[in-house]
Amino acid sequence: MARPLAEAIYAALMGAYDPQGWWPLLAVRGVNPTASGSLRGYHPGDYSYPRDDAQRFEIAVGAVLTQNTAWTNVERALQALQAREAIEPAALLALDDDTLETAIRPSGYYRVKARKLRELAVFWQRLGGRIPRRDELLGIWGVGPETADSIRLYAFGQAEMVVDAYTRRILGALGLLAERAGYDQIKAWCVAGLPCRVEVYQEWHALLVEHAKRCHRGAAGADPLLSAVADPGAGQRRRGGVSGA
DNA sequence: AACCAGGACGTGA
DNA sequence: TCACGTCATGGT
Repeated sequence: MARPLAEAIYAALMGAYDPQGWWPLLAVRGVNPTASGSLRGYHPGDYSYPRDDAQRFEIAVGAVLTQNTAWTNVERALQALQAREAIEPAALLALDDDTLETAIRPSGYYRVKARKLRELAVFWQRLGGRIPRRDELLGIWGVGPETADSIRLYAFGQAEMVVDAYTRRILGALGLLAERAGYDQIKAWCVAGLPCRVEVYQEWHALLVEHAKRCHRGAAGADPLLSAVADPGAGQRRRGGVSGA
């Protein structure tokens, strides 16, 4: 039985970029502000985060704020919220609309996202410290498939595959996805080809994002790193042709 | 100066 | 179901 393609892609990405240490946390940035790997709150190789409910909620808030938005913009919003000690459900709900919107303005869509954060905070209060099911998260106004899966995977350490625009772009460019493939289909493809381990799911998603940022900006050119992996014959053919068994 | 960022919702067909 | 418009700031 052949090794799943996703596993080969994972190995290539890991070999090229090393562990990414997602999800970034403000506390990690504060604890380890100068270490190169943790410079922005990332904690590569350390899977002991999040360590409390405050960090879990911070991840959920970040997951909402980063919807269709660059993470650098989200960081400003998170810092503004932290300055008001509002990365906590009750405190966030205690902010008036204008204060909340002003704090998260750098992350864009600030009116919609302000409402989304309130919905999230109310949900969190009713959750009572339990691990939310996926369908419960999807029931929150403002939480769709990717955000729900991100919260499950990174905030609660559940083996929930996250699919994002980068995943679709990279796998699509390699010709591995059906043209009409939806979120759940892409998710199923990834799940089928990777070991069901939280660390693997976290790194898979983070590595794809890193790879896309480096190699898939703008017009999709050839993927020098992954094309040989996705088409195993390509490398050998270029090298002069070795017939595989 | 367009174009894009670690999407989701509301609407009409 | 599904395509399309909307939401908005900041970096390239």
